[in-house]
Amino acid sequence: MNPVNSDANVYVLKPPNADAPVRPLARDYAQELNPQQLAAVEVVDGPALVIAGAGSGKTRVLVYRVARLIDSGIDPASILLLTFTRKAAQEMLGRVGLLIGPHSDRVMGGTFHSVANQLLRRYGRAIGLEPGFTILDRGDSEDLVNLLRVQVGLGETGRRFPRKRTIVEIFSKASNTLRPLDDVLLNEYAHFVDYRVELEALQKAYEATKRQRQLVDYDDLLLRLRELLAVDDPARRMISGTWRYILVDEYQDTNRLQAEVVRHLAATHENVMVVGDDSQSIYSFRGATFRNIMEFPDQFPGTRIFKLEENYRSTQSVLALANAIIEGATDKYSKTLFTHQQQGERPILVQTVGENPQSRFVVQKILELREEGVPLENMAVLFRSSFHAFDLEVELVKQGIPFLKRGGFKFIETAHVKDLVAHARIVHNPLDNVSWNRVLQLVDGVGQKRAKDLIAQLVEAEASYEVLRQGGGRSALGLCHLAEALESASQVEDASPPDQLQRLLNYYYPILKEQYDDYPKRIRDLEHLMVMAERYANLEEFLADLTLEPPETSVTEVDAPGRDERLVLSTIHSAKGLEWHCVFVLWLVDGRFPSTYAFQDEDGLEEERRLLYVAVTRAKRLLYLTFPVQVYDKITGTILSKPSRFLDDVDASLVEPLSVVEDGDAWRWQS
DNA sequence: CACCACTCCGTTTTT
DNA sequence: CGGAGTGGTG
Repeated sequence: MNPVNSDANVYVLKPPNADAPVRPLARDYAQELNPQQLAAVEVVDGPALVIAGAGSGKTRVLVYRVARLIDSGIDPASILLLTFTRKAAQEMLGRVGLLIGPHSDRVMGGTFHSVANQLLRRYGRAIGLEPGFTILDRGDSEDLVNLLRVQVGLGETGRRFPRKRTIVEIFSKASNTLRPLDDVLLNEYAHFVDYRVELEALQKAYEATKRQRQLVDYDDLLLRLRELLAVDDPARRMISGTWRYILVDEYQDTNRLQAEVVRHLAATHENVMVVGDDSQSIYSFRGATFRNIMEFPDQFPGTRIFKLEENYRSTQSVLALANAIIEGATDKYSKTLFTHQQQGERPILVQTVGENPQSRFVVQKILELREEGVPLENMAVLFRSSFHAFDLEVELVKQGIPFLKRGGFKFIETAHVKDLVAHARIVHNPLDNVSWNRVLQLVDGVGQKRAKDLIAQLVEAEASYEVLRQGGGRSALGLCHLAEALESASQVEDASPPDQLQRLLNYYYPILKEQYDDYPKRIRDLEHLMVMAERYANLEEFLADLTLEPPETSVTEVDAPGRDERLVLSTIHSAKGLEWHCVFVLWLVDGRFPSTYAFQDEDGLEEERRLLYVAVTRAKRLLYLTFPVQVYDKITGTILSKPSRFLDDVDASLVEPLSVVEDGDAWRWQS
C-alpha cells in the first residue's frame, strides 16, 4: 500500500499570524524605560513632541509607544509610522516587529515618500493620477528638464545658464519649502536671477509634462498627497479615519512640505507624536528645517513636550567630545547629554602626512582591532562625501577586507541598469517619454532629433508600437527589434517581472555589448536585477521600489567569503541613527570637513558642525578622528593643511593626539 | 542628422 | 575623472 495515499491523520497549518495573541505579553514599561521615556510612551491621545538627544533612546520610545498603544487595545492597523530616511524606517519597523511580534505587520510605516506612493496609487484618481504612474528619480528629472530645455527654446544656453542638475535642485527646493521659484532664486541662487523668465517657463513645461505623462518625481509624491488630502474629502476622511495614531521619527529632518502633510494627516484627530533632535538636523539642502520642531507646538496647540537627555550609547569620553563640538553651535535648543556609563578611552586624533597613509592607518588599525576580537561589523568608517573614501576602498580591497559602502553612487544609477529599467518602464507606462527618450537613443542611428519625432508620433498613435515599424533608413531594423521586444514583454501571459525583464534583456544585450568594454561585469549587475525582480508579482511594485527603496549598497562592494562579517563605509548622512563599537571619521581637514562648499554662509557651516556631531555620536566606545595634512586639493588648487576648524574650540584634554609615520621614517610630525 | 574625437569645467549630502 | 559642449566627418 502506498503510504502517501493512505488515510493519514491531517495536521492543519494555520495561516500565519491567525492565532497570535491580540495582547502580547504584558510588559513592565516602568522597568524598561527611564522616567522621561516612560512619560512619553504613556501618551495616548493628543499631540506630543519629544526632544531627544543622540543615543537617548529615541527609537526605543517610538517602538515602546507603539507596543503600549496596542497593549491598550488600539488596532495596530490604525498606527502610522513615518520617517524621512529609509534607514530609519527599516530600523524602526524592525524593532517594532521584534518587540510586539506578528501584529506589527499591520502597523503601517515607511518613509514619507513610500507611504505617499501607496496612498496615491490607491486614491490618486481623484486628482488625475492613474495608479500606473511612473516615479522619476533624480536622474530622470534631469533628463526631462534637458528634454524640455530644448523644446522651450532654450537650446542655446547662455554662458551661465544653470546646468540641468542645478535646475532640478532649484525646482526641488521650491517644492520642498513651499515657496515660489522667484523666492528661491532671489535668496539662494541670486546669480541665476537673470534667467528668471526662462526658468519659470521651464518649470511650467516640466509640471505640465509630468501631468500629461503620468510622471511623478520625488517631490510630487508629497505635493500630490498634500493636494489629495486638501482637495478630496472622501480620500481624506478615509485616510485620517484609518490612521488615528501618527508617529514621526527624525522630525528635525522634515521640511515644510512634509510638515504640511503631517498636519493634514492628523487634522481630524491630532494624535501625532514627533521625535527629533535639533542638533542632528543635517538635511537643510533639501529644505529641512529644525524650525519644524520649534513650531510644532504652535501647529498643534496643547502639545506635550518631553526631553530625553540621558545617553545610553557612548562612554563619557566620547560624549564629552560631542558636547564640546556642539557647544560651539550658535542656534540650538538647550539640552545637555549625560551618561552613567564608564569614562572609557579618549577619542584619538590621528595626524597623517597624506591621504594614502590615512587609508593605511585605518586598514591597519581595523586589522589590529579584529585581532583583539572586535568583529568587523562593529566597526564603521564615516566621511563627509562619498568620494572621500575612494583611496580607502582601494586599500581595503588590497587587504581583502570585506566592506559595504552606503551612500554615494547607487547600483540603480549605473547607465546599464537605467537602460534596462527604462525598457521595463515603457512596458508599464507607455506614456513615459523620459524612458522612451532614453530607449530610442540607444537604437543605432537614432539621435536626439529622431527620438523626439518618434515620441511625438507615439503620442498621436496612442503609443502603439506600430509607429516604430514605419520608418526607413539606417535605424529601421533596430526599431523593429525594439517594437518586437516591447510587445513580447507586454504580452506575456501571466506576466511576471523576471520573465518580462528577460525578454527585454534579450533585446538589450547586443546593445550593451556594443557600448561597453566591460560588459561582462555589467551583465552580472543585470542578472542581479533579475534576481531582485523575482520577489515581485507585478512590474508596478518592482519599478516603484526600485526608485523608492533601491538596494542600499553602492556599486563598490566586496563580497565576504565568511557570511555577513563586513566593515561598513558610510557617508555621515547615511549613518544617522546607527551606532558602532568603533568609529573612524576621515578627513577632519578644513576644506573637506567642513567642505569648501560650506564656507560661504554661516548656516552652511553650522550644518557641517552638526554633521560632525552626528558622526561622533555614532561611536559607543572607540573613536578615531583622522586628518591628513599636506594634501593638494584640486578644487581650490591649494594645499589643505589646517585641521578642521571644529576642533579649534575643543579642549586639548578631550582627545589623545597620535601621529602616524612611515616605518623607518627619519623624521616625525609634532602633535 | 548621427556620431566620434576633442577640449574645458567643476567636483556634497537623500527621497 | 566624468559630463557637457564643439567641430568635423560620414
